[in-house]
Amino acid sequence: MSITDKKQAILDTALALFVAQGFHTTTTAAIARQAGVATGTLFHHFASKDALLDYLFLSIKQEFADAIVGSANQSTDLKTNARNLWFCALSWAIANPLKQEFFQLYSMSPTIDPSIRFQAMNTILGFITTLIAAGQQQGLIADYPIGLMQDNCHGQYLAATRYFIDHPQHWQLDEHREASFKLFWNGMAAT
Amino acid sequence: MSITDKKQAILDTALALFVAQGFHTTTTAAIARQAGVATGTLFHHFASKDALLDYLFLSIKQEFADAIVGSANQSTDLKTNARNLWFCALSWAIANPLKQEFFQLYSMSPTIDPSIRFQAMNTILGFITTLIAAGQQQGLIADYPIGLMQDNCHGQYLAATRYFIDHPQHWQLDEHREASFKLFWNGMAAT
Amino acid sequence: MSITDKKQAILDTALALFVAQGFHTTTTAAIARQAGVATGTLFHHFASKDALLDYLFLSIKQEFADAIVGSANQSTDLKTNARNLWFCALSWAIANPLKQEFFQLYSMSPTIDPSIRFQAMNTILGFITTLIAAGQQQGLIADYPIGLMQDNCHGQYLAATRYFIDHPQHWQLDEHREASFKLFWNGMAAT
Amino acid sequence: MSITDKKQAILDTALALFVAQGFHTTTTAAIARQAGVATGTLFHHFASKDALLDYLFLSIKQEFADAIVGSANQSTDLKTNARNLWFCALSWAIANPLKQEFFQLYSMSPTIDPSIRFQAMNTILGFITTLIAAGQQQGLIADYPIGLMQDNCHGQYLAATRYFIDHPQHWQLDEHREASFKLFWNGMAAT
DNA sequence: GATGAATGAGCTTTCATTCAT
DNA sequence: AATGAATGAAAGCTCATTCAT
Repeated sequence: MSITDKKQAILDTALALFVAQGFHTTTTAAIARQAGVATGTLFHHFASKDALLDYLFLSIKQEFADAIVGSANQSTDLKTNARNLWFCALSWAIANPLKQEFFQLYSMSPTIDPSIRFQAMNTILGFITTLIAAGQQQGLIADYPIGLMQDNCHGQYLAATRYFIDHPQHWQLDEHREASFKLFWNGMAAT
Repeated sequence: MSITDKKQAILDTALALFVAQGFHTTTTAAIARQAGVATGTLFHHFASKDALLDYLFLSIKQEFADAIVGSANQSTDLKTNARNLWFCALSWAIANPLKQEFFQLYSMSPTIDPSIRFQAMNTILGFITTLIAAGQQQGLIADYPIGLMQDNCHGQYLAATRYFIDHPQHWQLDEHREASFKLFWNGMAAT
Repeated sequence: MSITDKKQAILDTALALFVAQGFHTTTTAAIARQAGVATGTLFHHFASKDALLDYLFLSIKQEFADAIVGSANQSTDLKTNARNLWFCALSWAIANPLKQEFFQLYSMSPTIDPSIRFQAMNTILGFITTLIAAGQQQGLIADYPIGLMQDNCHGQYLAATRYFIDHPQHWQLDEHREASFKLFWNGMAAT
Repeated sequence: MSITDKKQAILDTALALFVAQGFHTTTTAAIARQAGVATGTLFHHFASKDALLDYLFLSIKQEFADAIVGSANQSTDLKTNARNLWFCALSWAIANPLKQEFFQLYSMSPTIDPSIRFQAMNTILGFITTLIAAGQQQGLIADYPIGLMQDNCHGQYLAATRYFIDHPQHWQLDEHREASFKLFWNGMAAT
């Protein structure tokens, strides 16, 4: 395996603390202590506290992208693909609530370098953009401005994950899950 | 008037800097310098840096609430009321981009005391909750779980303001504005 | 007065400690403690530990230059002017042993930025260069390369101050003082 | 041979870095990296960073002493012996500029233990002291205090090497070399 | 001999806050 | 009300040194 145990422990602890207390409120000493390593060890693996945050951000983004890639190409029916993508992305968020919260907190914050944030956004939004464009050509999705639809999808995804993370038991209920998809799809659907 | 020039200068500068750099990255010395006052003056008007943030948060929330109150009661038609509320809220955001960004950044952040954040959220979401409940009773709005719909409305509002603040010229185009409302309304509409 | 008491206390203490222990061995905490101020006060007056060193270096250089300026123009006789300059410079060093030691330690060290060091060197060596050139024109001083003579004068000055600072009582003896000037002058004198 | 390649690489690199950046500014990690060895290797060969500095200092001192020993005894003429010693010492410095710079920087610095420095100084100044004393007995050298003359010789040697290391091409010119010796000798010569 | 991940004491620097003026 | 020099706890980070491999 390529990541040492100590490095992984630092990453896990940093994720938990950054989400629970915020970046600036979390001291490197606290991360090290709770990860069971010396303060110097943190800086042996990451050049700075900022670099640790960036690494966390990029690797979580990658993990998410890996999880949902392919979920939107399985069917010949576009709506089925959209549904698969939606539930695949939501499932990942519900299964990784800490990582989802991390994303929610830091994907908009000035704490992370804009260039890194934008790159991450675009990579992930790429999936949805492709899907929307295909849907518009097939006349299934309304002809609204693409930028607006992107932001809208993103906003709805954040809202849905927020809801299911705050109420995990509702994720078990078919009608709640279905409701979340309908909110998402009906907004965009051609009328 | 009750707020001195210096106090107002501090508030304006703090808003700009908190949005541009984040709360922890902005020093009280920087706020004071850029506001043209001495460092001590800031603490003459606000008990602490946190108190300044809270004051900013609550007064902006109040300003927003004042701006949209009443916009959802003007018609007897629910959809018209929803449209009015939607455009009224968006208009305020577009007219006050800094304050909207501030809200976007801090209404979720652990930097502000949870009790203050929740109170603010509920006050503002109250408008929408009332509207949704009425719509469901009239059979105009789908019978999805109320919490999910609240989160969804909030997410769509954030997404739309994000879009129009990033592309201010599109706010002038009727079809873009209309598209934003359709995305919002059609998602929730009974089918 | 333009320099506050605390700033002066920091400068005095830093001079003493930098000479006694060296720059890197002296902590800013030690300077502050011994100067009777808080650690923050040091950084209120100087941007960094390095800036403190630079300030010390440049102000001592200025003090020295002020002390010897004019000493080489009082007579019409060149050798008399040289003697006056020599004893004036030596007197300053004997009267300010700490500052002389500081100069000796840091005017060659990579700790201080080269540009600052060179500027300081040239300012002070300007006096001697003028004198040597005049002496060569009058046929009193040998026609050796000017750069070599500059370095030589500097080296002899450092050696003489070293000697008299290490043996202060010898500075009281006319023959020792005279010997130091003869070593200096006879080396350069035309033969 | 007794010194391994890695140990020698460490010594060479340390010499270069200590001269270029100073002792405290040079990290053991930097030495190891630039020498192409692991950090642990440095401590396998030297007990500590200080021990490395001391080793460097003493071995360079020894090298210098070996180079000039014997150069002052070849003739029956004292001035000839002095000239030989002067040029021999200068030649070594010009041929080993890094080592000379190292000496210049560290033979006065509090970084090296005083006892080691003094011992080194005396060993080397022994040559010159003997020569001066003989010269005074023969009436060739002025009767100035011996300590003053020692410091003066040392200062002139440092000045001359400084000059020729900074202007290597001048070392090729007979008149520059001769001038350096005249400055040295005429200062001390009986009048 | 050689490696380099790990250590943790100790450093410089920051910054919200105070208070005498 | 306003000032800004002064404070000192606390932060991020460094680096000589160790030791299991």
